[in-house]
Amino acid sequence: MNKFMLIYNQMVDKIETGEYPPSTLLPSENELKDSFQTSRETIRKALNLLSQNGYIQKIRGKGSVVIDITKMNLPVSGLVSFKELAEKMGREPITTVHELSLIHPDRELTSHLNPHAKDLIWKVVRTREIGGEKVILDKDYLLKSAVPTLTKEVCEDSIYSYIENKLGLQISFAKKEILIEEPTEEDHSFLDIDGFHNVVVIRSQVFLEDASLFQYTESRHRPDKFRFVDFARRRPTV
Amino acid sequence: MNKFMLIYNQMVDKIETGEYPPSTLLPSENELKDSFQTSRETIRKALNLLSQNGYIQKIRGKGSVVIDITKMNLPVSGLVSFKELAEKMGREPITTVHELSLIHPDRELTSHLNPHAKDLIWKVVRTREIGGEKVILDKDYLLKSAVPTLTKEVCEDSIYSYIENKLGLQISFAKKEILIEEPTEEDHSFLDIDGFHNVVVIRSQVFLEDASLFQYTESRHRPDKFRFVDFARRRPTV
DNA sequence: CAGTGGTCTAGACCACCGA
DNA sequence: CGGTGGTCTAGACCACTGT
Repeated sequence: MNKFMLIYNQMVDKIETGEYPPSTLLPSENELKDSFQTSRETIRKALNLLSQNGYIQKIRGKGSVVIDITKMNLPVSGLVSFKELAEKMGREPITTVHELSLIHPDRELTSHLNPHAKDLIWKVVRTREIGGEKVILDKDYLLKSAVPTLTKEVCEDSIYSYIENKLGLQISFAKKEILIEEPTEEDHSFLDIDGFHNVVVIRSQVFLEDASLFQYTESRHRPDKFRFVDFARRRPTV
Repeated sequence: MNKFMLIYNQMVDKIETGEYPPSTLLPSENELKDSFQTSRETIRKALNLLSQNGYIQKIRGKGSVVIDITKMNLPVSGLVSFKELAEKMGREPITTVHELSLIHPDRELTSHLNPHAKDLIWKVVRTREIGGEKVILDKDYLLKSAVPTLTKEVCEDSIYSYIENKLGLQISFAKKEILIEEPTEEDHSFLDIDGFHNVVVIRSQVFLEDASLFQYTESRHRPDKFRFVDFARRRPTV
């Protein structure tokens, strides 16, 4: 692990356990540099990570203030798999695989996934059950050229974990779009959605570390179970 | 302007104009260092900004790939005022101020805004009209201690611009939460919402550069006009 | 004024990629 | 093997804050 990452993780711990309480100042960069026996730029990398993730606010001439995260909710934002998310929330999720097949892309899918001429595509349809109700319908499309094999068991567990841990691929970033739509026939047949007039649709393109697009996902949520939190800085942290 | 910011802006231009085309490699950090007559760390700051904002993907041992932004949509994500947003989309927005008053906080508002004992709060209720329809209802609450005066004209233009340009305050970050709710009486009376069964509610806490909370906003959107795009990296850029 | 964070530099070593 | 980006260092100067 990198030095700045170790320092970052230690400081996250100290903030979350209250050793660095909210609204107080962290030790100065020079003090941290000495106590961690490193250079100031390395300390600054760790502090910038803390800043990006909403733990501190740096103020020139004063110091770094610890931000109160009590009501900050969990950082759902970013790129998190359903399983990681459900586990963070302490729920035991149930995933049901309704379809797992290899298809040829139609025109619409081609526009989202940019496959090569004869690429086959994995199509995976799953529902997610929380508290006894099916509230999420996920339709994933993955390039077979990137993910040669895929099984029902993998889809019931976590495709992300399979890709990163078993295949050794690195997922690097995603573009997402969140919209509200009316439920389709498919939503009605797969989800417990009676009495709801809208679904939240999240369309994502997911990219590997070489910037190649390998997955397109449409995730359809019952609106009462949807929640998205976001921490946004107005100016960049460098 | 900082050197790395100048370099960043120039490179954004070159990417957006196609001088650095999608899926090609940028010049290496050493080449950029020479051509911009600077140090490699400064180049790296600019490249990290490009990476954070979805313009490039850095690949160790190879170089920095330009990401295809053609379908990338505008970066709506982050902290952008309604006016900035509408102008980016080329629409002429109409803002109507329905209420501008000073109130004492009730218990719920206190929990969102943490005012001091006798702080008064500006309450601003506005609707946003696009294409002849009222589609957004904004309810803003601002600490009078941070914003001493507020006029109808300012609220019709942009409160953010007033705060940053006239008052000289720096808005630094926001925590947001996006939820789907059923329309209230108030939604029905202020918005053109007949036939819609849900509204998208964005609750935000906005903070100044000294990490002090000064604004709480509830922004209620008609679901058909709501769209949120997001670019998320799985690993930090440092 | 001393102390804080912000920027910039020059140099070093490393892990990784492709020829 | 040379070139790429990733990390780390030590030092310098700056702008800003408080006393």
